Amino acid sequence: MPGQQDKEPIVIPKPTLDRLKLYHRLLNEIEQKYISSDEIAQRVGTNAEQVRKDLTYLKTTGKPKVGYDVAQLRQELEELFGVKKTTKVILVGAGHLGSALVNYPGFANYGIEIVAVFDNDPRKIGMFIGELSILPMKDLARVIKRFRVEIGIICVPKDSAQQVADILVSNGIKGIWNFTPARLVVPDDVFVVDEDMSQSLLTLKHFLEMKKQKMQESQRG
Amino acid sequence: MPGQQDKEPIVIPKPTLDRLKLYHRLLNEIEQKYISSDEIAQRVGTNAEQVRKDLTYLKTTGKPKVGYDVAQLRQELEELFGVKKTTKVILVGAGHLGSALVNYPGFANYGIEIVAVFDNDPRKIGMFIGELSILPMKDLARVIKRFRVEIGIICVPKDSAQQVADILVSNGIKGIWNFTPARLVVPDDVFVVDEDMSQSLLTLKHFLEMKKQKMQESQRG
DNA sequence: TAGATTGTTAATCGATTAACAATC
DNA sequence: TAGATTGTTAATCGATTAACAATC
Repeated sequence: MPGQQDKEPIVIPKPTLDRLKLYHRLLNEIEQKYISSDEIAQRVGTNAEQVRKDLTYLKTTGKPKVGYDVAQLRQELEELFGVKKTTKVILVGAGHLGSALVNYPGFANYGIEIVAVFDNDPRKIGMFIGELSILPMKDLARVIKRFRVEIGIICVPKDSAQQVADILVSNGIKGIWNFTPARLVVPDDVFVVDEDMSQSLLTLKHFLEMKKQKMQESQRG
Repeated sequence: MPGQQDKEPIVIPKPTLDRLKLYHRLLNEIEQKYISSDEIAQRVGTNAEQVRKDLTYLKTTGKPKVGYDVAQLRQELEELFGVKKTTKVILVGAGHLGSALVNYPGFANYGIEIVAVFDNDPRKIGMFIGELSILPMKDLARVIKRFRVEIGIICVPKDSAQQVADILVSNGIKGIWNFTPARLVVPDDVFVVDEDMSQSLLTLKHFLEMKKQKMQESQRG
């Protein structure tokens, strides 16, 4: 294939990637055929220049005076994020949070299917969460192999998190979605996304602190 | 108070703020009396220069050859994030996720206390989640006033989210922790933290897509 | 054609990293 | 004192914004 040089490792910057997710969400909410960079910008709260810049990372190009083809853009973003490919996922930790996640209706929209739930509490084994029966940890290897699972969700108590991560990794899991506050140590080729709620909480509290300070200042001043 | 000019609106940049949270977490895990910028850096995965730069936003200063006073740093960060002040919070939406949050043991560590749970499903009213009885929405105003609540957690279905947000705002709530994928429209003085799980999920799926592509390329190349 | 909107280059901004003097 | 570590200034890097020619 001469001429065409298609071997550039185009890495999309993280901030851009985050905005692309917002665009993707927006595109799923609208019905029109075309949309301009300016309209996208207004609806997600950024500016048109940035939208256009971001979209240069995609193959889709817009038409002057018309805008971007919504369906095309949507499709390319779906491919980028792998939305359409169903990803099979297992979940470890059948507590309140685990149950909430198993029952979370939003996952289907993003091509996520939880195929099994594990727990190490013998009393929970065999109980059901939705349609899934809770399995003992010893079945983990078998299930991962059988369904070719690549992602594991951890929602166990903090102190067991690393141990569970080790087990997942040793069974070939390549992506971990960590709902505990533990910082997991994993090999380089395993990707961890932390869903650390206490951190969000600190953000919220910090904001309120700032606000109070400002009010006090303006009273003084 | 002449001489001293204490009226600078020092705004800590968001990236710095996020790292300060990591330092705070680290400081709670260690026992030594002093810690160097280099050690902090290594343990949270950044570099010493950045740690020192970040810490210039605080009052605490380090000692050459010794490092930073752990207790002092910890205390200042706790103040910054308002960890010690107990913040009373209400939660709307007594589903699986709501129950998980009410039972989440981590909140207490960060000075968060959920004082009431609301739902609009008449069948749920009066049922208990942990020690809290589920209240009808009509009690919301009273509870907010009585406990001087400033933060509301929303974990209702997406389509009701905006409506709930409006109710919270009109009752004086100043911070919203939003567990739905809805984008909330609120006045400028209300702060929203989105805990959008589908977004994290996209990050995870994107990573796996990239990884597969890379593997395919290296096979071809 | 005239006008709107894209795509891209250049300028700006802000955050990170490097370097080093100050100091315990 | 000598050496380690801080605090700060300057250089670098990367992302955002502005500007404008290309084009439908």
